[in-house]
Amino acid sequence: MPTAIKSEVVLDNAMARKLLKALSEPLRLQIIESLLGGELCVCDIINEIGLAQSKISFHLKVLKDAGLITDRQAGRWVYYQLNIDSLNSLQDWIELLKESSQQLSQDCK
Amino acid sequence: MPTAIKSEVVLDNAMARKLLKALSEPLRLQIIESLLGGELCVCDIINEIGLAQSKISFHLKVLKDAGLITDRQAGRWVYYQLNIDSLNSLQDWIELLKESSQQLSQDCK
DNA sequence: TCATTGTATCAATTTATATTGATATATATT
DNA sequence: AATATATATCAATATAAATTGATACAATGA
Repeated sequence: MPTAIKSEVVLDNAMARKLLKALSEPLRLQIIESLLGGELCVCDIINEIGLAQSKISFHLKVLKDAGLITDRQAGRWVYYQLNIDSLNSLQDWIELLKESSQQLSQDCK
Repeated sequence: MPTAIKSEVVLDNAMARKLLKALSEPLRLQIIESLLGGELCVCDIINEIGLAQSKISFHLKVLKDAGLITDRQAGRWVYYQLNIDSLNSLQDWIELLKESSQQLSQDCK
């Protein structure tokens, strides 16, 4: 069986920070959670969350810029989808932090 | 061999967001990185990073409130240390997000 | 007890981020 | 072509967070 190609990517600190910040805002996390069940168009998200369209649109842009979601247009609708790989990358970035902590602590012995 | 007791904790979204936000700020991440090698007193951190004391102190407080670091006083020095468990908790929180995404996607089939 | 040092805190200011309401754009429908 | 709908963007404002410089406090040492 061939190894699956992972689109996952090693994050630099700047990109990791962008992800962390994007996730740290309440409404944006709510949007992420609304996308857990699969892709939704903006109008679905608006209905689910019940807030102003421009507000949702603003935060969708932040999430997209951070790589947490992707979009695809279909007619006049734009569908957004959670990008799981971004979460994997973030986990890996945290793992590296942890590892370098252990590594550096050992070096000092 | 007895199972080690993990002080690690399941994060709720509010706590996770606090952690994410704390990590997302450049200077705070720099402080975290300076602590990777082991505990440091505030004056060490100030020397390493080279910025105003009140600034460092402010950000240390944010990091501590988020649970990312712990402190201990010794004489007139306060030593800060990275709390690895907080990073484990954050990884687990992300893992749960990912899992609920897969779960919910399956439910829709 | 007085002076010094390390750290925390505070008020004022600056900077960054989010919200609001309005308008623009693109697609679809009639 | 005119209208309606979904979404994005923009300018103005509001809110939140960070920086600065000053001061307070607690521990040490003279």
